[in-house]
Amino acid sequence: MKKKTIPPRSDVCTIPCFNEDLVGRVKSSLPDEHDIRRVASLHRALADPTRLKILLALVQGELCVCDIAHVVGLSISATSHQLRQLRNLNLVTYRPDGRMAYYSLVDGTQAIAWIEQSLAEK
Amino acid sequence: MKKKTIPPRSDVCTIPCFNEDLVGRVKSSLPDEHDIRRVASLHRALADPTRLKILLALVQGELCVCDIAHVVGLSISATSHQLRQLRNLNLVTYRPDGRMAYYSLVDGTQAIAWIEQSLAEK
DNA sequence: CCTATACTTGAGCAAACATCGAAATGGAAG
DNA sequence: CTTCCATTTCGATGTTTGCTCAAGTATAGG
Repeated sequence: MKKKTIPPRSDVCTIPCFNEDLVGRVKSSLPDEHDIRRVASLHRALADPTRLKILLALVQGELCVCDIAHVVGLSISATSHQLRQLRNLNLVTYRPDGRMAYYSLVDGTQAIAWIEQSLAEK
Repeated sequence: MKKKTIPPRSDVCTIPCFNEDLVGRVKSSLPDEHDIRRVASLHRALADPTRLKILLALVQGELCVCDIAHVVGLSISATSHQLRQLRNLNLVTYRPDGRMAYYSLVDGTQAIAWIEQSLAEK
């Protein structure tokens, strides 16, 4: 994607209110790009109603894929896709048992706390 | 959007591992759709590197739009669009002063805490 | 009044993304 | 072997995003 940096030139006269010192200081206070992206993808997992429901369902205890599918109202395949995303971000784990797979929350994950705080707000 | 509910029928014999009682209990433990969506959109705001940078920049104190634009490396217009999203979710406010607009974090917002917790993880 | 500045807004669009189904695959159980 | 639950790959589809451009608002200062 194009990442045009401001207008053509970033001189003071084209961009009057630019406070060079301040901008420099603030800029260098930011974490590096890679970490920021990590945070972004973690929160993107929580930006979807289906995944939120899955996480909230698992608060009640472990569930097999099929039951999760019924809870969220999706097909097994679609549910499995969503579960994979949550697995990749280390939000859930699963325990294979025979032909079934039981999913549960990774303990220590802060995601649930965030969700519950958001729900509590106003 | 199509929201096909499982296969055609949701009988026990088509979906063998379906534990009706459990699913029912878990399902009714979920918050209602509207609240879940609210949580989702709140987290969607944190799912983008640019917006994260803006929020982290404002931790240092209020900034005018132009300076924020320089910090994140975008045009004034693009920056303003992002700021609007953050405003709509009540994550930032602004204080008009003359022709300038100074943005700052809404206090009491938990977003910053979440971001910093995510950054600290692993 | 007029012009410049600082920012906001709406429209439009290309590109990125996400979701889901079909079908192939894995591995356990009978 | 076959059946069953689940995963994965592939791919079509549809949605969302994040941007730019151009126009609009509001304030400051000739």
